[in-house]
Amino acid sequence: MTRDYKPTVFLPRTDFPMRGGLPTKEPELLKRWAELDLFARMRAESAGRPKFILHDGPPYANGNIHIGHALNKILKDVIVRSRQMMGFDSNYVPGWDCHGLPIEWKIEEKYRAAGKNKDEVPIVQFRGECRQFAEHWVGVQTEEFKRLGVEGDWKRPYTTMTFPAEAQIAREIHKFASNGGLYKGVKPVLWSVVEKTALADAEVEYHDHTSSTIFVRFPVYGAATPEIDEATVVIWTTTPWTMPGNRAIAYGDEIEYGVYKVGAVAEGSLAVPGERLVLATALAESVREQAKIGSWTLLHKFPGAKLNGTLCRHPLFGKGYDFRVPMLPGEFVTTEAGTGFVHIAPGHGEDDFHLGMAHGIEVPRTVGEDGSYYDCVPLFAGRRVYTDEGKPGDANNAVIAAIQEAGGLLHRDRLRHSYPHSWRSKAPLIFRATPQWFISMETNGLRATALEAIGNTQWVPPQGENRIRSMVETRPDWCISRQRAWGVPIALFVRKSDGEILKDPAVFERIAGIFQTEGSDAWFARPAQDFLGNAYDAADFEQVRDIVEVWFESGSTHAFVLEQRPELQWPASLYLEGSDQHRGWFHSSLLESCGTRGRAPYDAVLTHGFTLDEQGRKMSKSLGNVVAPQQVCDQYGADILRLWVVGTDYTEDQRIGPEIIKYQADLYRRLRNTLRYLLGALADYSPAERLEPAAMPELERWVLHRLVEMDAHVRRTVEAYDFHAAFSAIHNFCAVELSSFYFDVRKDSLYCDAPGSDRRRAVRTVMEHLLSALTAWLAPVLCFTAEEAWLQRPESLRGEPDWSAESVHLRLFPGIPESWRDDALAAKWAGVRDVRRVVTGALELERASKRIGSSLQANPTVYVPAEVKALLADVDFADVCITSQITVTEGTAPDGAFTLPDVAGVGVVPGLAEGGKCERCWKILPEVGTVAAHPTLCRRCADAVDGMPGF
RNA sequence: GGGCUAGUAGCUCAGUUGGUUAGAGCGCGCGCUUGAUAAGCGUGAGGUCGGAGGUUCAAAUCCUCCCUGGCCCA
Repeated sequence: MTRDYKPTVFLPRTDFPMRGGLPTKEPELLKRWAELDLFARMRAESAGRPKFILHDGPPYANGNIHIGHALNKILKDVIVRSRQMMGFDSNYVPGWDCHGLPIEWKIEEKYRAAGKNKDEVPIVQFRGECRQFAEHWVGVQTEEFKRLGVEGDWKRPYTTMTFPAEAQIAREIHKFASNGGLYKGVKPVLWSVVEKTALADAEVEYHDHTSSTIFVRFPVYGAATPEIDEATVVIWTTTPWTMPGNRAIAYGDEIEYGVYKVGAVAEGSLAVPGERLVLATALAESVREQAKIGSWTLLHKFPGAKLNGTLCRHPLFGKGYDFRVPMLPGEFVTTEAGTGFVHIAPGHGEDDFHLGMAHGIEVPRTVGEDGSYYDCVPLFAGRRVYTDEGKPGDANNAVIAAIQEAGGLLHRDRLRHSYPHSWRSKAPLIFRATPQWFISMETNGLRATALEAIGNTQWVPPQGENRIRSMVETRPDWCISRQRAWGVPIALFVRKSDGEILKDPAVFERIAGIFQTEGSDAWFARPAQDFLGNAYDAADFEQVRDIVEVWFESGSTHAFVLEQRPELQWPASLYLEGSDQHRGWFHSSLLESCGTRGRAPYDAVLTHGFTLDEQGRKMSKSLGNVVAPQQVCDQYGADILRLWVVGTDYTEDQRIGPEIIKYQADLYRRLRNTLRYLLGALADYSPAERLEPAAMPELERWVLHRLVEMDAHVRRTVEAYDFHAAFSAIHNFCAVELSSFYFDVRKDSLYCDAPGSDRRRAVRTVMEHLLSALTAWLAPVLCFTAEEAWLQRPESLRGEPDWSAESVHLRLFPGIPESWRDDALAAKWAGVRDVRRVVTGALELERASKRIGSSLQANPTVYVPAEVKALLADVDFADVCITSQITVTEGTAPDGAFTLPDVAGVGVVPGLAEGGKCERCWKILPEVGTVAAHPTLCRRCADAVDGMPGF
């Protein structure tokens, strides 16, 4: 009679499903963590350990999160979690940037839609609406970040708009005021004469506009090179009204210039025969034609660099404009239009301003709010650049006439070109010098301090250091003022009598104190006297109404978060953001902290690149290539997105799209199934089964050795933030060493050996270690799946020291004993696997010829050199090759034997296993049939079955 | 236009100070298994290393130029 032995086979059993169903499973786990109050438990668990503080760079609270946010937050989470599991107290407090123009903008839009003007709304009410708006998005983004599995202090995040934050930001400004780093200067901004206000870039539209253009001579006054003696340098401008503000001329170092002696001139030309004009070679001919010069002679040619040091005279010299105008090199000078010389009015242009600042030239203020020249402007006081209606005023013509009268005008014309306009009134704009607040890069040696701090910071990847260093080396003073409503005011008083900042610590204290309890709205809501106290009279002071730019606020997060929360520490262990933040948050935090505390607020800075689509293009709605994190979570699960984060080289730009996500999903399946197989193999496992390594077969000891190596590799790469290396190693380990080798070989033992056999106990002991290590190593990345697997661990283990944690996230990376390392064994087994490859290669040919199907049908003969024979002496090589039988023979393989080019001296001759097929383990062995009680089983299986109660 | 940076198989990445037929995993084709089964195993085919010059006995690796991207400035 035949018996059904299948129930005696120990097939894997587990409730851990093959497919994750992550989109529904993940929210369940989130709920579990919330009920567990996992974050608080983690904090309690790690209390007293050394701290690792990743300080969150605040995202802007004005919309749903996109893939860039997801990358950033997941990367942070992986780092925070892995440091926690490596033995740190790794607290993470998320934050938000809440002030600033984009939000102000949204609220203004709302008013516009309702036909109202922002200026009709009381400022405190307006700010209240901005606050509400930001609060709303903080809530939305919190939920979106949590859905990604990001763990942190979500109940107590920081924002830049809490009252204590606003108070501290004010204190930081006061520090710069007190130490003299803060000063009032002027800077050109785009200004609307019609609205009498400065405009932000976002408020500017470009339309065609017709401008008066002029070519103007600047007589050389002190030539640095003899070629230009007695010549005039010719500039071209489309804004003649800026000529009173001229203080320099820019040339291009690399541009070639020539000196031209005018010969004949046509009628109506303003050129004078015999005069010498300096022009860029590339533009000379065009100028000659426009100025109606019939002929001229080229006297000299030279590169712009030779002009360095030359002085000219202002064209209205002797008429109130007795300026010596230096010639300066400007990288922005081109030969696309004009003369190759750019007239520099530091109060009327960005380039002009920066060039002037760089050479210590003061910024003249010539034009007032209404677009008219100030009274102090010679010849032109009161003339208008634009009228209240935005029409051209009388300034241009007055200036042109004066220059012509002074003999400076070479030519005038008109030009239609793209020109900035106000998006509200549609009126043309001007660049106008306005009073602004600056933090000096030099006064307190801020630049030097910052550069030193850069050198003392670890930059990951190291290229980041160059990037920020070159910016800090060349940046101008930091303009921190904005003429806006939604932000922290630059809470200062300026004494009317002398224009000095009031630096009374008591007043500063009072301001910060009021902000602390009432928020910075108080600056606009309370009378100035409330802040000044009794020692001063508000009438003697001007209250500064500007707000501070948001980069100063976020640059101060270290002050109101790291320094003020006892669970954190200053400086941060790490700042981590996209590489654009070299100019942004890394930069402003560095300057703020160096200016107030003398060092960077971070020990290390890590940057990641930008996320592009599968073809490496920018994501955009119009291209239709946007990947939304919410959609990936709904379709695949957050763990897939998290796997993507560590699966790419984040230091460069990453790509994402349907194919790449599918690739990550495939990798995920392999990891998940490895966990599943381990859980299934450990069904009903108990600690009593454990075996010491010394009692284990070599194959098991080889796996333990690999665990030691993997442990070292994982710790080293995770420490270096090289998650890609860690994860490709883990994946390879699971796929190549476990699944396709170790698990495959040991299936027979696991399924068929008697439960009490040493071999099977060794297998299961090793699998316990594997499950422990893999769930821990995967937890920082696959935070959901690792937890799901952890919750399925064998019941009997839960009282054991390494297995008692209620959540995988309350664990540490397990300590893998160094004593498991066995390099000699590893070398030996590398050789064993080489020979195995020859065998499997030979079997493949047999299979192709239909002589065998399963490898258990084979009994190959393996010809090996003596040293290999010795290697295999104590190895059960049939098990290793998953054949029923195998013959290993020392000697040269016969002709026709199967060989592999890279495994020298090994040849395999196929053969068929002889005997009957064991009905239980499916091996073909001669012994089958020799056990009377179980005529269809091999001896091992017969013994195993006999040992089972009820069988 | 400037600063920083990238371009190795369909995809994600390795490739040590230049040195044998450029590697891995995944995917793909074929086969096996049907006791990890919407899984597992084996095996095979894929690359003129962005392009063009140059240095060298030897270049994916060094130099120059170009092309195509990205971030930040102008």
